[in-house]
Amino acid sequence: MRGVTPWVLHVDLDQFIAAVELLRRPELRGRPVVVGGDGDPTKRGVVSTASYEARAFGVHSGMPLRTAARKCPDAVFLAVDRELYEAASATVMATLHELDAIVEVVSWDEAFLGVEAADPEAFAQEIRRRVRAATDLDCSVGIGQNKLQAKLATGFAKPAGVFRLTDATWFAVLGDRSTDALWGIGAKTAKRLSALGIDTVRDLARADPHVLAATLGPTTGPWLVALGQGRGSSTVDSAPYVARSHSRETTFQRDLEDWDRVRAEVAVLGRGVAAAVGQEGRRAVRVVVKVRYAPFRTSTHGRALAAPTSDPGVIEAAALAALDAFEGDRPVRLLGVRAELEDAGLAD
DNA sequence: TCTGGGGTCCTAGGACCC
DNA sequence: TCTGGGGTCCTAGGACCC
Repeated sequence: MRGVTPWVLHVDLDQFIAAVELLRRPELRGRPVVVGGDGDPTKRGVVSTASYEARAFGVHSGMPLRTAARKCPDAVFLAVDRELYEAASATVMATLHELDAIVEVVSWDEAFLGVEAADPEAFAQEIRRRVRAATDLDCSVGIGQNKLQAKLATGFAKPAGVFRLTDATWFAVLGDRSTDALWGIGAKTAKRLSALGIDTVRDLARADPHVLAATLGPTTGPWLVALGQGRGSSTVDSAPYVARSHSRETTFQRDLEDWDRVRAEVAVLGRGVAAAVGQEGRRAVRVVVKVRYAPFRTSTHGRALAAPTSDPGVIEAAALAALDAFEGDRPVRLLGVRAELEDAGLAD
């Protein structure tokens, strides 16, 4: 199902990964909990999710675990357990699918719902009630006239609340905020906009799309102005997600100095990617290798395949051929292999 | 602040073709 | 031989999101 409805709702689970961990370790409730890496904060890795108690110490997603341990030495550090979160996510999404709505799953802990309801706040509270009843997890719900508004509304709804953001309230709520408050604008783009004299959402809404097109690209420029105006797609699509690529990557605890070891690791990653491609019944058309050298410089090189395939031997060989384009004279911090997939539906 | 892993989309430059 | 103007495809890099 796919369509435009009067209301778009965005459902986002509160501190999802940490909350799921607390369900099986209730004794940790009320304590600062940090989930990330293998749970050892002395190793290379970053925070996946911090509980609200840990966030009070300045710990947040994406922060290096070592930094988190320094900011909050008393935090409990837990290893990431993907399967546990996938199972919890499946229950949440099944609950959403029971509602009278078009459901578009965005990630483990987020979904858009297209609804016809006359009272969207009541619908949102019903969502929260049902998710809590099914999983013991809290979520927040943003209500908007399109996905952008709904997504941003959720930020104001948290924790465990509901918030409505529409054309009528857009500038009152967001007009004076900096541009990186918007979904799709990060630190880099905010800085480039600032250099053009565009600092707030209101500034961006008033900017000339042609000027931004000349500076930031023909598609990106006009899209940014639309973002500032609170405009965006309202189409909610329940079609199952179809991946465009699959990848595997590893950051080594100690940088690799030996190129034979690098080749061996790329072969392993290539096989892993091939398994993911084959498991989905798809075929790869291109293989790309990523090398992150110490300290942190990253480059990529790829190889087009002669014909679409899921053959692990062919994908591994393509990865090793792509690796030959790199200079093997510097320590390697990370290796990655990505397979770009043939368009879905073309494979037999 | 010594910076994961899995993804998506856009841009720019060069190759190639007519 | 001193050489235009498109269009399209491929590749590497970059930005962003969860």
